[in-house]
Amino acid sequence: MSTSTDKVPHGSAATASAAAATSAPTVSTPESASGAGDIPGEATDGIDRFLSSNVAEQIHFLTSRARGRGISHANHQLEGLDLKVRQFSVLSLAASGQNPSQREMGEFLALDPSQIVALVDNLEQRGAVLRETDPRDRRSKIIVATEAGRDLHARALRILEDSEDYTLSTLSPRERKQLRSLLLKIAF
Amino acid sequence: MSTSTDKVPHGSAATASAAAATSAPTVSTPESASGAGDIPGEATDGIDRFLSSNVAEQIHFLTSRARGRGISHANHQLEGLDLKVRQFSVLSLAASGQNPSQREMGEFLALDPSQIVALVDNLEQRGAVLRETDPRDRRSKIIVATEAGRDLHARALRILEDSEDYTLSTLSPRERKQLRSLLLKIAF
DNA sequence: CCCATACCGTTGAGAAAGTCAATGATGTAC
DNA sequence: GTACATCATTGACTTTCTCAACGGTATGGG
Repeated sequence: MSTSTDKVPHGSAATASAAAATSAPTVSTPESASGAGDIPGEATDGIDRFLSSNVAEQIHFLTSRARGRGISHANHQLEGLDLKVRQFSVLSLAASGQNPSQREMGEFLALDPSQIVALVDNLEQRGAVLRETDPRDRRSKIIVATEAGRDLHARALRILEDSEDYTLSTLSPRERKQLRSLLLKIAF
Repeated sequence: MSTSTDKVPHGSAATASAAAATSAPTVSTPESASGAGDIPGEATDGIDRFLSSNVAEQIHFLTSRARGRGISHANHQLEGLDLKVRQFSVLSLAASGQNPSQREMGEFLALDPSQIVALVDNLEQRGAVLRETDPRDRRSKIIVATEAGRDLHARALRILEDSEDYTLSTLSPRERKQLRSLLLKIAF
């Protein structure tokens, strides 16, 4: 259902985590080279066989792939609102009631200040947020969501909750909580 | 130690996972607005206060931030080898002994075929991999690592293991295993 | 055998995202 | 008041992403 444009074919739970303790210092030499015509009828096509590769153990690979899949789906679902998760994150901070400055947004979202400028520009032009000069420091701008902005945020949030539910569909509620907790620990 | 160019300041374990069950359908309205001059000596600057925001619950935000931090550090550590995690992932598949085609690489790494071309071009030019036409399908090219390529891969792998150890330093061995397992489940 | 169709790698172009340096306005410390 | 730091902004540049097209190759049906 939905869009499903992604390339990932089936689901494949992937056993993983088994054998191969922590490190395999010596690179495995290609044992029998080709390994081609050996088993005739065997379908050797699945990409799951690369799960035994070193890269599949890499946290970078895992986070990248998980992120790519999730964001791709989420952005697709948000198309109706003409919004992207990137803009949502800024809007969400603006609607948080925490009165964030652009600098703080950039630091929290790990985005360059110049990127924040562009994102706030966009949201400001569509009337979702306002730039208010901080009276205590006239250099910084406090970004606050407008009525329309909060409305947009609420609608996007609902969509994103559904999207996350899809992205995390293979995880139990307990696992989802664990994942969030673990990611939070390494994200800061 | 090492480079540490990133923007993230301290460590801040972040308690998280506490309260706020699963969903808060209604968007929280800014209760007392400013909350500024209330407590005089209190430093209200920390960005940790945004952890209560909706965006901090988003799996997209968490994976993006975790990924950004990890990859940034890893790329920095790999500078000595003039390599990036992106290239490493291709090299790793080439050195896996699984004889991957470019199409398979792209599918597994969730990269566009055109990006694989560029990455393989790069690795081929520096003599790390070879393009071998698949005798069973002359359209596809099997990418195999050369001796020098396997050597480069081994060295990069050691560096990346250290980098991961740094990135995951706030997690116990058990938690690291959990995280990998959970990410793997949602990455495919 | 010939043909239509699908697939693989490659190229090219353009959008999106990330990185970095410089600047004007403002704040802070001396 | 002067020197220095900080914030938002702009601009340039690189990297990454996305998409469409094209030649060479495979596959299946007539």
